Amino acid sequence: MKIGDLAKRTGLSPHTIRYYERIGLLPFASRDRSKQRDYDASILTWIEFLGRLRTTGMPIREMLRYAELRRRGASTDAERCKLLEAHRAQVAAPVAELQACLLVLDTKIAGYAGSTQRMNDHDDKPKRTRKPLRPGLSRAV
Amino acid sequence: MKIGDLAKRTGLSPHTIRYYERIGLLPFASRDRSKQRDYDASILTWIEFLGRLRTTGMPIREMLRYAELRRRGASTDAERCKLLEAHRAQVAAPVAELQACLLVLDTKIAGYAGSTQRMNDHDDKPKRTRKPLRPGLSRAV
DNA sequence: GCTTGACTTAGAGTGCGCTCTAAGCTGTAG
DNA sequence: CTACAGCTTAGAGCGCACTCTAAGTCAAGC
Repeated sequence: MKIGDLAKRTGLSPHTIRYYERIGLLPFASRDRSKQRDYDASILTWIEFLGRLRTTGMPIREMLRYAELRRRGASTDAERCKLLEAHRAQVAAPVAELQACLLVLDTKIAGYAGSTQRMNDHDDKPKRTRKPLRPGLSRAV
Repeated sequence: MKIGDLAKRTGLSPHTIRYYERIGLLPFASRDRSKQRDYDASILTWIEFLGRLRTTGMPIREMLRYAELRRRGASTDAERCKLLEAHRAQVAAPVAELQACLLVLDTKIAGYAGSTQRMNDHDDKPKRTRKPLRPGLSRAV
């Protein structure tokens, strides 16, 4: 697989893929006879995992640390585990905070909707019903 | 209230407060005889609200838009409401995604914890327990 | 042979949200 | 009077994570 194909599959740009390789986040890819990167499908799993770390806001230098532990093999399992646990904790807190902010936002929106509705009472547009919200998210935090 | 006091109360730095005023996120503060900013406690409410917008990742230019509508008075209520509703939607999605990522992270951690424990228990090298993993993995990245 | 287009590299540039600097002024304490 | 903290301004600088540029190579298709 060439870099362009990989880019399409992962949603990263070729630029970004090369950048990740440069900084060591992706392993040095084997090159074909014309020096172009040639990827094995197995890289997809790793990139996907990196994507999750990124989505959860892990800074690149920490991903690098994880990547290096991974290169060093199974003996680093415990440390990698610790790293992920720490990261998990660092994600959970903001998530909880965001949820709290969403509630405040909802209150504010309800306030605006209320006064707007009073203003427009007779041209009754079915205002977006701001649902009770929060189905099953007690899980997180 | 002087800028330093306000800084302490809000957790922003004086630099940041001045920066916010400069770009129009905070109203131009009245100055005392020696040209120093003198704040009224009412500013706290606004800053607190800005903090929530920031926490939820609203870019500054959108806060500016909101701030300007607010300056223009009650006639902009409907528009402000729309803005907040749009923002709410833009926050809710990432939150859901983060929660999904947390679940994946938990699975991964459980895997590491499991193999580490096996290592410690029987010292039988679990090599790479390349777990089945990948549940739904929806177009991430 | 020539064109095309995707690739190669090192390194510069971008956008965001601050964060700090420099140079100077003011009010109060000792 | 002097020292000092804390304020003023415009503008430069920073860290992050890309994102793009320039100049060049290569293989395939016409």
